[in-house]
Amino acid sequence: MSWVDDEPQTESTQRRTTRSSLPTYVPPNLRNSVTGRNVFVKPFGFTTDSSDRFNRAVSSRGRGRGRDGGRGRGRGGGRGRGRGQGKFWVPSGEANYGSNTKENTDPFDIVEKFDELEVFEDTLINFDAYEDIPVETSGFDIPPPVSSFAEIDLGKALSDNIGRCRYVKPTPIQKYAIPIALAGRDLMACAQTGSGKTAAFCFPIISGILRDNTMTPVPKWGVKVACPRALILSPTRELSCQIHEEAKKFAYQTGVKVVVVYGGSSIDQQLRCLEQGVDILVATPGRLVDMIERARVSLQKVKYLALDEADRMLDMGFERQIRKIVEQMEMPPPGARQTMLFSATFPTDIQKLASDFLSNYIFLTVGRVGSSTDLIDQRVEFVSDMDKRNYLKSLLNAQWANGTHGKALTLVFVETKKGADALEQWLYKNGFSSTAIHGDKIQMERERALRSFKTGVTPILVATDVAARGLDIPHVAHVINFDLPKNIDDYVHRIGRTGRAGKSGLATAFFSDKNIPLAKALFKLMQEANQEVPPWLTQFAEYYGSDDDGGRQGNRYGGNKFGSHDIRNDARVMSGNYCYSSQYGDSVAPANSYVANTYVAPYCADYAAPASSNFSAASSQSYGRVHDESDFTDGWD
DNA sequence: AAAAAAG
Repeated sequence: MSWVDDEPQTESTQRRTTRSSLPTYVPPNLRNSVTGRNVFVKPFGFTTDSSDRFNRAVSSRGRGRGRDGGRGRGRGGGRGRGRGQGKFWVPSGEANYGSNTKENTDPFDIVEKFDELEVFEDTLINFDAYEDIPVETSGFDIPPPVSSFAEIDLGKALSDNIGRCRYVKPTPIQKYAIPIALAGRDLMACAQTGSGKTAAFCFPIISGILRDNTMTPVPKWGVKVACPRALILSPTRELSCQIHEEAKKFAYQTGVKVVVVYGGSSIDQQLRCLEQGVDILVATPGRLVDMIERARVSLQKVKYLALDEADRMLDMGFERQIRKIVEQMEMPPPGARQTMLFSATFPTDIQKLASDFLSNYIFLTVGRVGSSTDLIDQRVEFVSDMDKRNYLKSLLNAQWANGTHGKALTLVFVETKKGADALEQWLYKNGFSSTAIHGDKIQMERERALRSFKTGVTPILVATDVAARGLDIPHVAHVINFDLPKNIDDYVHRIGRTGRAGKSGLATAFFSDKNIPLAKALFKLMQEANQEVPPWLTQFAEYYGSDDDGGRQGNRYGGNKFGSHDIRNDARVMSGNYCYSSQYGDSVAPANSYVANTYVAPYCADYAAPASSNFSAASSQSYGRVHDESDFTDGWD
C-alpha cells in the first residue's frame, strides 16, 4: 500500500482529486494583485499592503475553470525570456516594471503556464522513514524542536505550500533546524542527503523575508544591481538548479522571488532574471563572483546565508572563493546576517574553518538511521585495475539477466574526466546504453546527460565527483564505485545517490591495491553499517590502517553514530560554564545505530538473488510504511 | 594527482 493511501484527507490531498480547486499560478508581475478574472497589476514600488503578506497567501484561486481553456491563446508574454532557467514562466520586462499599469487581460495564459509547471506533483518524501532518528544538538540556548509544522508559525502562504508539497510532518532535521533558524540563530547542521535539508533552510528564509515588512526592492529602469536578501551557495551547477527548483515551490505565491545563477550558461539571460527582482539568490561561487565584480549583484542586503554541502564549499579548492564572497564583498558580517551551513559530513578541520563564518552557532547532527545509509546494501570487491572493465561488464550483465534493468538506474563513479569518457565509450562498444557527466563537458551536455539518465533513456551514467553530492536522482538502484574516492566522506556522499527517499539501494565498490589507504575507513564505515565486510578488507584495515587517519586527510574522522560531532565539545577551550551538549531522545539510539541490511555477497554467483530484493523491494525494516516507486521523483536535499 | 567553479 502506498503511504499516500492512509494520508489524512487534508486540503492538499483533496486538491489532487479536485482539479478545479487547483490554485492558479500568479506570475511575478501579477503578484500582490486583487484576485479574480479581472486581474490587474498594482504598480511596482508600492510599499503598502505588505504587513499582511506573511499571513496571507497571495491567492487568486477560486476561478475553478478548466485547465485547457487557455490553450492556443497565449499572449506570448513570456517571449522565451528566462526560460533557460527552468520551467517557470518569467514575464516580459515591460509588464513587470514598465508603466506599472499594464493589465494582463488574459488570465488563461497563466492557467496554461501553470499546467507546464507541475509545481507540487513531484515533491514527496517518505516522512515515516525519518522517525526515531537520534539527534544531537549543542550550543547556547537551543530552541526546542517541534514535532509538527502546525506548531511553527511560518505564515499562511508558506504553510499552504508545505501542504501543497504534501509535507505532512517535518523530517528530523527540519524539526530541529527550523525552530533554530526561525529564532535567528546561526547553524551548523549535519544530515544525510535526502533528509529534507533544502526545506530546512528554505522555510525559515522565506518566512523571514515575509515577516520583514519591507517589500522586495523595486527594480527600476537603469538600476541594474540586484540586492538579494538571502544567498544560497552550492558546489555544483546542477545542485544549484535543484535547490532553485525546490525553493520556487516553497516560495510559490508568496511574492518571494528566487533566482539561480551559475556558470556555463548565458550570463545575459541570468542578468535579465535578476533585473526582475530577487529575494533569494541561489548560486555557484564562480558566476556569483563574476556578477559581483560586474556590479550587477550586491551582497549588502543579505540577511540569510546558506551553504549547502558546506564541507565541500570550504574544501581546499573552494575555500578561497567562498572567503572572498563571505568576507570581502559587502556581505554583512557574522551576527549581522544569519548563517546556516548544511552538509552530510562535517570533518573537524572544516568545522574550524566554518566557525569564521558563524556567530554563536548551534551545532546540529542527525543520526544516519533512516536517512539513507541503512537502506544501502554495501558491497566491496577486490578487483585489480586491469580487471575492472570486465568485472563491470559481468556485473551489468547479471543485472540485466536478473530483469532489473527496467527503471533501475546504475550510477558508475570514476576518478577522472578522461576515465569517464573512456569508460562510456567502452560501455557503448559493448552494447550498454550509457552516458557520461563530468566538468569538461559543456553545460548543455551535462544537463542532457543527467536528463537522459533520469528518464531512463540511458540507464547507466558514468560520472566524476560532479555527481557525487546532493543530486537527487530517483530510481538509482545501484551505485558502482568503479574507482573508489580517496576520501571516505566522498564515498559516503556517492553511495548516498541511492537508497533515497525510503527505498533500498545497492552500492558496489571495486577495491584495488591503490585503495589500500582507504581500507581502514571503509572497514569502519561498513562495520558501523552492519554490512558484511570481506575478510581481505579486514586484513587490509588491520595491517595498513593508521589510527588517526580514517581515509580522511588530517584529523577528520568523526566515527560515531552521527555524521560528525561538534568540535567545540572536544576543544576544551570553552569556559567551564559553557555547556554545549544536549541529547534529545525521541528514541534511544542503539549502540550501533545503523540498521542491519546485510547480504553475504560473494560476487556474481548469487548476485541475482539479493539483487532482486534490492532493486525492487523497499526495505521496511524499522519503518512503518513504504513508498511506491511512483511516489518519488525529484525532491532535493 | 583529481574534481569542482568564471570565460
